[in-house]
Amino acid sequence: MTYFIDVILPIPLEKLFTYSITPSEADFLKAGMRVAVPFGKSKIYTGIVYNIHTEAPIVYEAKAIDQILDESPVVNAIQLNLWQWIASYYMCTLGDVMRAALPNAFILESETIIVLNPDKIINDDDLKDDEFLVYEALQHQSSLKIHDISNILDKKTVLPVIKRLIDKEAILIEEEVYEKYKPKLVRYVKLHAQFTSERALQNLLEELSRAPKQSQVVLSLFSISAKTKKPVKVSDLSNESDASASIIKTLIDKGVLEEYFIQTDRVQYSGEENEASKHLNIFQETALSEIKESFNDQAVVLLHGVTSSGKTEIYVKLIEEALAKNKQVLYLLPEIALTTQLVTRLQNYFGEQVAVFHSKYSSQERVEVWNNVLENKNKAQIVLGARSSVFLPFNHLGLIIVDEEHEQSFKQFDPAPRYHARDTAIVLANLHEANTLLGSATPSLESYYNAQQNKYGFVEINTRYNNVLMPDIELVDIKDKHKRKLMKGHFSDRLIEEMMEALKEGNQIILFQNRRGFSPIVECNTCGISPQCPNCDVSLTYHQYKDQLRCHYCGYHTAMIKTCSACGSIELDSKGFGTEQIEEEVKLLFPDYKAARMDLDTTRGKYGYEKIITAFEQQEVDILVGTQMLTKGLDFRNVKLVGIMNADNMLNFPDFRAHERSFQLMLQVSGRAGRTDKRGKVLIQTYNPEHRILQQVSTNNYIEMYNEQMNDRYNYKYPPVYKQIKITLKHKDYNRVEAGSQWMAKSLRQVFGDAILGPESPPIARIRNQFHKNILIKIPKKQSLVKTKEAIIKINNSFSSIKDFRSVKVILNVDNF
DNA sequence: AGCACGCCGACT
DNA sequence: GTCGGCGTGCTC
Repeated sequence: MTYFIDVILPIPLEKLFTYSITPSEADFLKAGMRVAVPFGKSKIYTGIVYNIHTEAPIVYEAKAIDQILDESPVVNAIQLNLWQWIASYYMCTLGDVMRAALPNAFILESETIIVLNPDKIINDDDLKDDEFLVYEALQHQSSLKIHDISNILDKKTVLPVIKRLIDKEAILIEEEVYEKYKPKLVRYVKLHAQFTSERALQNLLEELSRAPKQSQVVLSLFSISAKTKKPVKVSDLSNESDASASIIKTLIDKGVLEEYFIQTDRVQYSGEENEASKHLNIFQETALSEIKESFNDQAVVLLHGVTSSGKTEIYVKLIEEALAKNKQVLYLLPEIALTTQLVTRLQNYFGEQVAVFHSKYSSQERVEVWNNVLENKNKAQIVLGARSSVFLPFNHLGLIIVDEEHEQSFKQFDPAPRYHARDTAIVLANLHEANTLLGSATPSLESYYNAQQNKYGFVEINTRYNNVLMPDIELVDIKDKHKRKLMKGHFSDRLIEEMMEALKEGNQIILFQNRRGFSPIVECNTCGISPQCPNCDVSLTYHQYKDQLRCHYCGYHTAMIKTCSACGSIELDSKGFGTEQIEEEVKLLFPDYKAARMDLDTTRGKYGYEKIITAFEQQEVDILVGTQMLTKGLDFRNVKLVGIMNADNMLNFPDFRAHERSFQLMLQVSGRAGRTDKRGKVLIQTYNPEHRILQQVSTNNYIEMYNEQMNDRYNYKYPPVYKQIKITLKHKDYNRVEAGSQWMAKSLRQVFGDAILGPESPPIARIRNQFHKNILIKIPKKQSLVKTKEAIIKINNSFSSIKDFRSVKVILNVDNF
C-alpha cells in the first residue's frame, strides 16, 4: 500500500498539495506535523500535514517528501479547524492562514548554496568578468548564497551568471534547509573539580595572588554561588567581579574554571511572591455574578463598564476560576506593547503562569511561547496577547477575554488573512467549548447590537471604582475663540487656564491630537502649490525634528524644501497641525514644565512605548502630547486634565464609522482623567460644539449615541445591520484598474443588483504607485453568506482569466471595518 | 508567492 | 549583436 499526505504550503494557492510517503513515514506522521517538501524545480518548503490517506492522485505523480521536521504535531486538530474557518470566512487560502499562524521560525525554506566544483579546474581565461568574480570569491569562501553573489556583482539578476558557471562545470549548487529556531544557550562557569578541596583552593589563590584581577574573579564566583546557591552565569560573574570576558577566558583556558551551557527560555518572569486578588466592590461583585450566570446559557458575554470601573479585577476573578478548573486562558488586548502596566498587574496575581505574546517579540521568543502553550506548561496557563495570539496551540482553553473589544486593531487589514481577532476568538472559544468575555467602556456597535439581539449576554457597570466621579467634559468653541482672538496658537484661553491650574496643583496633563508630524500640508503662499508624494496621491507632512517632508503612506521622505518647487518663492506656509507642533507650542507656553510626545515617531523600537510611559508614570513629564495610542487602557494616577486639541478632523473622516470611532476615542481619552479622588476635567476644542456626537460625549450618553448611529446604519444599510465585503483592485496603470473595476462591478451587479456600491476611487487614489479602486458589497442578514462568497469567488475567477485583468491585484476584505 | 521560460528595447 | 526588462504559466 502506498500512502499519501495532503500538505498545506505557506503560499497563497487554493489547493492542498499531495506527496507520497513510505509506510513507515505513514506510521509516524500525524496531521499537524511539519514536513519539508520539494516544490517546483528546486525549492524546498515547509508544509503542514493536513491528512494522511491512500488515494493516489490521478493526473500527476506525487513527489516524495524531503524529510519530517517534527517528532509530534506542532498544530493541533482544533487549530486546523480554526484555520479552515478563517480561510473560508475571510476568503483566503489555508496557506495565508498558515503564514500568519505559525511563528516564522517554524517555516523553513531552502536556500541555494553555491560551491566550487572540486572535480574540475577552470582556466581563468575561459570566464567572463562577472563569472570570474564569483569564481574568485569561491576560492576564498567555501560557499556562497545567491544573496552574497548579488552583493559581489552589485546587481539583482545573478541567475544567468550562475547558470553559465554551471554549464562550464565550474560550480555546483546545493539546496540547504535551515532550522531557524535555535534554543538559547546561556554560558555558565564553575570552579574546576580539582580545586574543590580546601587545600587545593588555598594553593590556587596563592598562585593567583600576583594576578589580582583573576583572583578577584574566583572570589566573586564564591560570593555569588554562596548568595544564590544556583549555577553562576558568565555574565553575572563578569558584572559582579568587574572583570572583562578575556580574564574569565584566561581562567577557563588555565583550567581553573570550567564552562558549561544550559538551555534557557528567552522570555522569563522574575517576580516576587504573588499577591492575592483584590476584593471586589459591590458593583464589581454584582457584575461578576451576572457574568457567571449569563455564561450558563450564553457562550459570549459583553461587559459594558465605564472607564476605570475596575473591569480588570473582574477578569482576574474569572481567570482564577478557569485556572482552578485546569483550563488555559487567553487574554486578548489591542496592542500589547502599550500595556506593560497590565502585564505587571497580572503577573502580580498569577506570577509566572502569565505568558506574553505579541508582534514585538522576536520569532525565537514566539517559538518558545508557542511550545509552552502546546505542551500546556505551567508558565503558559494565561496568555496575554495581541490579535495573533488566537493562533496559539491551546488544548484546554476555558476562557477568552477580549479587552477593549471595540478597538479596530483587532482586525488585520493588510496581508491576508484579514481576520478580526475578536470574532475569531469567539469561534476558537466555541471549538474549545469555552466562554468569551468581551469588555469595553465604549462597545463597538456590532457587539452591542449582538447583545441587544440576545446573541450575547450583557452585563453593565456604571460606577467608577472607589466612586470616583466621571470627568467633567467641557466643549470649547474655537470658532468663537478665534473670532474673539482668544487663541494662542492652537490653544484656547480656557485650555490654557485649566492647564495652568492643573500644573500649579502638581497634576499631569494629557493633550490629544490625532495626527502626527508637525503640519500635514506645506503650501506656497505665492502659487498655492504644496509638495506631493511622488508615489502616492497625498501631500507630504512636515516633520520639524528632522526637518523633513514625509509621506505617511509609503515612508517616502526628503529634506524640507527651502523654496517652492513650482515658482521658487520662499514664502512657504504650513496648514493644519500635528502632535509635533502641539508639543512645541506647549514648550513655549509652559517653559517651566516638562513636555513629551507619544506617537509613532517617538515610540519606535522595542521599548519605545515603555520609556515614555514610565517617564510619565514617574511624573518626570508634566504634559504628554500624543495620538490615539494614548487611549489604550493606560492607567495614570495623577492626570487631572485631558485636552482634545481638535475634535473635528476625526468627526469628518470619510468612513461610515467615523462618528462611532470619534465617540469611542474621545470617551477613552477622557477616561484617562481623574482616576483617583480628584475629579478629572476634559476640554474638547471644536469648531462645531453642537455636533450630536460631541454632545453625547460630553454627557457620556452611550445609549443615545448607539440609537442614533444604529438608525443611520439601518437607513444606509451598513454593518452591523448588513454584512459587508470590500473588494479592492490595485494596479500601477490607472486605466487598467478603472476598466477592471468596471467589469467586476458590472458582473457583481448581475448577481446582487443594487447591493453593489462603486467602483470608487478611495480618498487616496494612489499609494506606492498603485492606483486603487473599491467595490462594496452589502449583504442583508438573511442572505446566505456562503452562497454570496461562492458567487464572488466565481466572478473573481472569471476576472483573472481575462488577459487584460490578470495583472490587477484583487483584495477581498470580509467585514472590512 | 517564487521561479522558469519567452519575447522586445538600450547598451557594448 | 547581447543583456536584461517583465508578461505568462506552473508548482503535488
